[in-house]
Amino acid sequence: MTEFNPKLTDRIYDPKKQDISLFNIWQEEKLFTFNKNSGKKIYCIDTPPPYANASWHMGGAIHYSSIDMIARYMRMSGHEVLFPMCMDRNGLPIEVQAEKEFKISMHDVPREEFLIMCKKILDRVGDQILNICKILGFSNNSFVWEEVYKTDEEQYRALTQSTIIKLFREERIYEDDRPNNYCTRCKTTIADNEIDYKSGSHILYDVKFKIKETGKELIISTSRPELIPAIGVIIFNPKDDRYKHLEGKTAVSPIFENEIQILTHHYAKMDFGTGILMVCAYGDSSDVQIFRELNLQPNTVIDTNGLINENVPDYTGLTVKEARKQIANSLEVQGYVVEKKDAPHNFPTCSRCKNDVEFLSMPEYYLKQVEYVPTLKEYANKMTFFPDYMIQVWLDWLNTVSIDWPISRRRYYGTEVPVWYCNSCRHPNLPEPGPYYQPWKDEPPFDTCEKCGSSEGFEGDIRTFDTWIDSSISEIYITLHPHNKRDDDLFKELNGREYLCDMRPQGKDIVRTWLHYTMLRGLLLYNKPAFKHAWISGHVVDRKGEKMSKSKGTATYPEDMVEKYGGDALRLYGAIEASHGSDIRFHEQRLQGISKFINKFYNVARFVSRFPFVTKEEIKLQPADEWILSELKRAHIESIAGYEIFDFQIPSKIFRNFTWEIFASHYIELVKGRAYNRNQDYTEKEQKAAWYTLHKVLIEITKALAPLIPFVTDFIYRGLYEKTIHIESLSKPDEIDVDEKYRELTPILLELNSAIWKHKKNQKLPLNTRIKRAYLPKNFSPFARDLSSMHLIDELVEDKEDLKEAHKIELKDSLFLIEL
RNA sequence: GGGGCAGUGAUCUAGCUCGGUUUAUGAUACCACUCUCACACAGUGGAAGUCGGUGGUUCAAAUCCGCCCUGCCCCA
Repeated sequence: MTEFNPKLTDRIYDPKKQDISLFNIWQEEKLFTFNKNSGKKIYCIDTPPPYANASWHMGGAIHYSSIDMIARYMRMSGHEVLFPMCMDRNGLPIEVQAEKEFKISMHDVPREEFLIMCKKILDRVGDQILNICKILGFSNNSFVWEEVYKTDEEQYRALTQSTIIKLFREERIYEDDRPNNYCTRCKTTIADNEIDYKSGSHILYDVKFKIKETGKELIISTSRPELIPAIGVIIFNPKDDRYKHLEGKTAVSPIFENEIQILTHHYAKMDFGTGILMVCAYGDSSDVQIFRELNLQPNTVIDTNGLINENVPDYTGLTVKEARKQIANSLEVQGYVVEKKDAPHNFPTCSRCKNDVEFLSMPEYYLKQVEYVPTLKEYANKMTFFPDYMIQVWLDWLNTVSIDWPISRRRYYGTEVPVWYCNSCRHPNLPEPGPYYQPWKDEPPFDTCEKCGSSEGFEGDIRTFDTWIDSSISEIYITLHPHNKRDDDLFKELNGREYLCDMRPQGKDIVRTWLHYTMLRGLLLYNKPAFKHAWISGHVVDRKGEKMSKSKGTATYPEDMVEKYGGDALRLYGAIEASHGSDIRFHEQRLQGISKFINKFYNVARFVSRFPFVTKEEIKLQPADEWILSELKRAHIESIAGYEIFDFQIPSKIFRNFTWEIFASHYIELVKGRAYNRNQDYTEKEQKAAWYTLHKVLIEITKALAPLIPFVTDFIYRGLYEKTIHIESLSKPDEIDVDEKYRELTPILLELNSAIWKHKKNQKLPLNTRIKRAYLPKNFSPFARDLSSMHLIDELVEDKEDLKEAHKIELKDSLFLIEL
């Protein structure tokens, strides 16, 4: 008798033993290296450069796993995939991290030294992230550190500057003086998301103003009397009848005696203070908004050092707090204060130094975007969003864009603004695009001012750009510098298309930034959409649905989970847990459940590995074989449909169910007897048909799962067929050539098997109890022999009457009788 | 305050576009029994929800409409 020893010997798949060695083999074999000359259609994925200030929690791991599935699917559907590995290293978070770790303030150390501190952290965290990429089996083109592109490397920043110089020259960038959040201690403009709100209380003064036209008094509540000289307008709510008679009148401020217009504005809350309030340059963000809305000229009173400026002569040079104290005091002494009381307040503070944030007008550079909104809307409709409803997130944003993009920052770790100002006329001089410029330390690349001809020297701009200025050309960088090798030919070829890059995968929270700005830059630089596809994913949150947070202890780390369950399990969990676009609530228990499927699948393969691989010519397919092949075909078609919209929940669920509940539980049980053929009950062709079908189905399952769980699928494929699964192509649905006539029997077949198991169970009999004789309803006759062998039926009878002591097993629309 | 998304057994999820064919799908966990020749990281069986709340449309609603509540994301 033939011994059917499995080619896969281990009883379980041990990811700890196999995963990393498989990953190393992939690297040695250079399986995923980008080869532009392969002749295949190129598909470019604009990998989101992970921000390298802190390693990933589950969110990063699962997000990037899904992106890897996009790459693997496209590769297996016949594309040459450009899928770089990269690191985002510019911007504020790394500066904050460096200040924290080295216990310094950015302004207290030389700029050069500070940059080195940042780099140290970036390199360390970058390694940690790359390690996670490896244990999760990512298929990026290269993990060689030199080929991993970094947004702070010289040629990246040089490209950023070149594109900016071009935009400067086209007058799409201009300088303007507008209010921004400003930290007077850190000496920089800061973004809204760099503000922490600190709750506390402040004193609310009810101050007497005079109405010019009537001479009557008006009481206004304010917590910031030092801003009285900076009032731009006084407002009350349009619904507030108490002040209706004041609309259009003029108020006169106490002490400073400025005349101020009184208007209605919905922002004024009737129940706050006296319901009528002063709008100053600038007390808070709504002041800024109202100034902008009403187009008021600001009379600012605070300078960049946080001191009162020369616009308020008697108080010039005082700190804001000191001025507030003195002015409040004068008001009280002169009898202008009607009442003062404590009131709760949320103070905006700098997230880094906790100093109060002021709103100051600073000259900053702006990139035009408002006038391009209509074109961007057209682009939105030309692109395909996955899932499709995510287009709305961007369209909503486009509808709210009302100001141009402020792009300069008073920060260190970023791409420098490549501008030198003439010492004579202050004209900004731009260098030639190409090299990387650091105006804060480099000599200017010209001797005379292009405007006034002076040769009195230049002063370099000390600012950097908003990091989105770097990020928003990533798709141009990867097609021009694939893996850090400049390739103008490839760039030219790719940009002959109607879009710059095929795929932008990213999270839904940065649609208004990364996607929006990249589309804007693509429009400005190349006059076409940056992407054909945008794939937008949800978040990974904790089990309560809240953001994972290190400080709350709700963060989970991928290294720990991979250690326990393996890289494949974590990947598949991420794919299967939620439909594309919705958030995932991380549950370790459910991940554990997924890891069991990996092992089940491995064992299915292990069973199949007992039997030789045979060709279609050697066999005669039996009804059961045709049945499982038709189920396979159906699963395959539905799975491909899911892959085509990059929703990996669909193939995951379909093939988990097919593998476990159909193939393993029913088909394998059905053909075990035939495959072993221990008693020679079957012809060789019938036996080999079982072998053929087992392999055929296994191969298709393995291919379908390969983009999702690349380790175990490759382990199986190499073990059985001595080659890697990862350069195979997914079959076309009609390559599974089968008559689907038996597929309609699936429900009753599953029902019959279940009914027999249940009957034995109810009779308290082990499942391997033999059935002496049975009467099988006619529609099962194609499977009669395989069913007999599966359920250990000794004899099938034609006539029900032949059965003594028959047990009735009721099926939905027939009756199955057995004699034990 | 505005916009978007969501709310189905202990947990997660399908169904909802086109209301009836569902006595609501599947999974995890749970309980019981079984080590049956690929797998105890297994098998079989069981228990468990009336579909966020409320009102309406309809012969009929998880599925359509109104209002409310809750969570998340973005913006102000």
